[in-house]
Amino acid sequence: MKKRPTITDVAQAAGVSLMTVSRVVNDKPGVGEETRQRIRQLIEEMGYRPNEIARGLATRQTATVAIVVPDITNPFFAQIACGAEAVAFEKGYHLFLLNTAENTDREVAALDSLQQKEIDGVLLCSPRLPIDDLEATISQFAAVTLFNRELQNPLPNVAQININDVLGAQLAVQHFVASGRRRLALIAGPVTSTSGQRRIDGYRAGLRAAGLIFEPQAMEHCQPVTEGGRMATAQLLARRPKTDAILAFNDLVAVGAIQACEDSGRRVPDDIAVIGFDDIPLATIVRPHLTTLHIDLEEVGRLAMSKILEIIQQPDAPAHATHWIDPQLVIRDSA
Amino acid sequence: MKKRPTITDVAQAAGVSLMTVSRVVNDKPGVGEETRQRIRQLIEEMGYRPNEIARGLATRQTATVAIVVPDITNPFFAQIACGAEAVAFEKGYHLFLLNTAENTDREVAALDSLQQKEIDGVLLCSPRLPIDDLEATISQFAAVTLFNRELQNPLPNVAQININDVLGAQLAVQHFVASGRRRLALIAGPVTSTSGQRRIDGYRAGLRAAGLIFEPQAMEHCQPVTEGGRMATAQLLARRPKTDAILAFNDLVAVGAIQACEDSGRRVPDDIAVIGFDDIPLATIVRPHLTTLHIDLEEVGRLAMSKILEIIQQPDAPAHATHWIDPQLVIRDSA
DNA sequence: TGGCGCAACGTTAACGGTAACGAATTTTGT
DNA sequence: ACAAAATTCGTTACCGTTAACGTTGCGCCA
Repeated sequence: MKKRPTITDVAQAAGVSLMTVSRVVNDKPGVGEETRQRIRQLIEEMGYRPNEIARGLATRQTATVAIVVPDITNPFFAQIACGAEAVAFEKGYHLFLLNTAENTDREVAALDSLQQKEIDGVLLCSPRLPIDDLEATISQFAAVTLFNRELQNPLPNVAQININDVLGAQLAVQHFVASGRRRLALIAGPVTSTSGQRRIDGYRAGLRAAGLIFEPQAMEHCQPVTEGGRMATAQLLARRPKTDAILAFNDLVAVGAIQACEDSGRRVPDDIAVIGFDDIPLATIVRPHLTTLHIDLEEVGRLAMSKILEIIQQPDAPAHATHWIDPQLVIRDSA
Repeated sequence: MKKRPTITDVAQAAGVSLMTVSRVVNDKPGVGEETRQRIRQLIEEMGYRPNEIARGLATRQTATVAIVVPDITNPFFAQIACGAEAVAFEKGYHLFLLNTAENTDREVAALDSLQQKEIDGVLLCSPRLPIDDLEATISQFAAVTLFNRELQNPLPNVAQININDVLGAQLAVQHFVASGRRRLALIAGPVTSTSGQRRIDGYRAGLRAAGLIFEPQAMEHCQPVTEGGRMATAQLLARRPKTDAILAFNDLVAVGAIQACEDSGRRVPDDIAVIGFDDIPLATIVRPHLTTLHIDLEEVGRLAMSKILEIIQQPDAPAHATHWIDPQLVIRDSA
C-alpha cells in the first residue's frame, strides 16, 4: 500500500499553489482553462484522490449517512438498506450500517457513537425507541429520516416515511369480501407494534366498509414469525372453525397460518384464504404462492435517502410532510 | 442541533492545555490523578465527545471498516454483515456498507471511492471479481479480509476466511450413504461459482470414499435460486428417474428440488432425500424442514471483523493462514 | 495615461485533533 | 544534600483540505 499523493504534491508537480488544484478538483471558477486542463491531466496521471477526511474536517460535511436498523438479517430492512445504499452511491455518499439487534440500549449507544463521526444524516428505522429518546436523538443530527414513526409536530430537519398499513389492510379485506368470503379473521402481530396497530385499524375499517362487524374472538396476536403464526392460527381455528379468510400480520405469519390450516385439514385457498403482508421473497417460494400486500421496500430506501440528501443540501427548506407508501395487493394463489 | 464542545473548550474550562485533556481522553499517562478526575468530570458535564474526523486526520486511523457484499438483501451476506457489525460496534469501530448489486463495475467503483475515506480495512465478499482486480484492490488498503477467495501467496495485510465446502459436501454424501441411498445426484450452482466448484469436488470425494462412481449425467448446473433448482431437478429426474438422493447447491435450490420431486409424484424424504446448503431461515419454514449444512454466518462475520482488527492493530504480525469454517450437517426432515 | 475592474492565481488561517519534544516541578538515590 | 531521574504539564508543528481574503497583471475606457 503505497502512499497516495496529496493536493500539495499535485500543486508542486503543476507548479501552482494548492488552492488552484483545489479549485480544479471542486470545479470552482477562478482557474484559466489551460491551467485547468493541465491540472486535470496531472491529477489523472498521479492518481490523486481528495482525502475525504481532511475535506470533512474543513467543510464539516462528510458525505456520509448512517442507517440504523433493528435487524439487517431481516430482508425487510435489508431491502430498505439496499435502496438507500444505491442512491447514496449514486450521489457520492457513503453509508454506515448500524444494527441494533432489537435492543434499545444498543440503539441509543449506536446513535451516540455516531455523533463523533460528524455524519450528515441518519436514516432511522426504530420501531421501538420511546418517543422522548427519539426526539432527543433527532435534535443531535443535522438531518434525519424517520421510518414508520409519526412525530406530532414536523421538524425542518426531519423527513418521515410511513407505510400506509391502514390502506393495505383495507385492500386485503376488500379482496376477501369481493371473492365471497364473509367470516374473516386477523392474525395480528405483536401488541406493541405501531405497524400492527395500524393494520388492525385498517382491518376494522375494511370490515365496516363491507358492512361486517368486528368480532374480538376473530383476532389473535402473535410473534411476527412463522411459528407464532402457526400457533395463533391453530388457536383461532379451534375457537372459530368457520373462518374462511385470514389476514396475517406479515408473510412469515401467513406461512405459519397456511401450515396451521393444512394441519387442520383445510385447503388453502379452497377452504380458507390467506393474505400476507410485505411480499418478501419467501412469498413466491412457498406453496401456495402467497397473495400479499407488496411494499416496494427498495423504493422506500431510495426515497428515504433522497429525502435526507435534500435536507442536507438545502437545510433551510420548509418542513416536509410525511410520505405515505401505499402497499399494492398482489394476487397469487393463497387468496 | 447545538454545537458540540471541542477539546479546546474543555481545556479552557479546566484551565489546562488541550494536550492534557487529550491525554485524559485517550487514557494516556502524563496527567496527575487529581487533574485527571477533574477533567473527566468536566468532559461528562460538558458532554464532550472527540471529533473522530479530526482524530482520523491526525492519526490516519478512522476506526472505520467497510464491508463489500454482492447483495445485502441475500440473508447469506446479511448475516455475515450482522456478525461483522456486532464486533465492530463492540470495539468502537464503524462499518460502511457497500452493495455491489452483483455488478463488477460497481464493485470496482465502490472500492475506488472507499480509498478517499481513509478507512482502516475492507471486508471483501466478492465471489466474481477477477483475481487481478482483486490483488490490485488489496494493495490499496491497509487491511483486507477476503471471504471465499483463495490467494496463491498469502500477504501480511490480508486475512482469508473460507467455507469448507469440500467437507460440507462430503458430510452430505456420507449421510445419504449411511441412510442407504445409492443413486445420488447433485444440483450444482452456477458454473462460475468458486464455492460451487468446491462443493462438486467434495461431492465427488464423498462418492469415491463410499465406493460409488460419479456419473456426469447425475449432475445439473442451475441458477442459485428456487426456480433454477426446480427446473434443473425436473430435467435431472426425467433423465435419471431412479435418483434417490439430491444434494443441492444451496437451500433455495433445495426447496426448488423438493418442489420438482413433489411435482413428479415423489415423496420427500421417503422416495428421495434432499440436502441443502447454508441453513438459511427458510430451511425451517418450508415443509419438510430442510436437512442442510449449517454455516454459522454470523460467526463468519465476527471472525472476519476480529481478524481485520488484529491486522489493523498490529500490522507487523506475520501473514495469517486461511481460516476454514466447517459446515455442520443439521438433520431435519428432508433427508 | 491613469485609474478601475476583473480574471487568475497565491497566502494565511482555520477545522479539531495528535505526536514529539521541551520545560518545570517533584521524587529518588547515595 | 545535591545531582539524576521521573512526573506532570505546555508548545509547536503538523494531518490534508477549504474559506476568506490578498495580490498580481492585463484590458478597457474616459
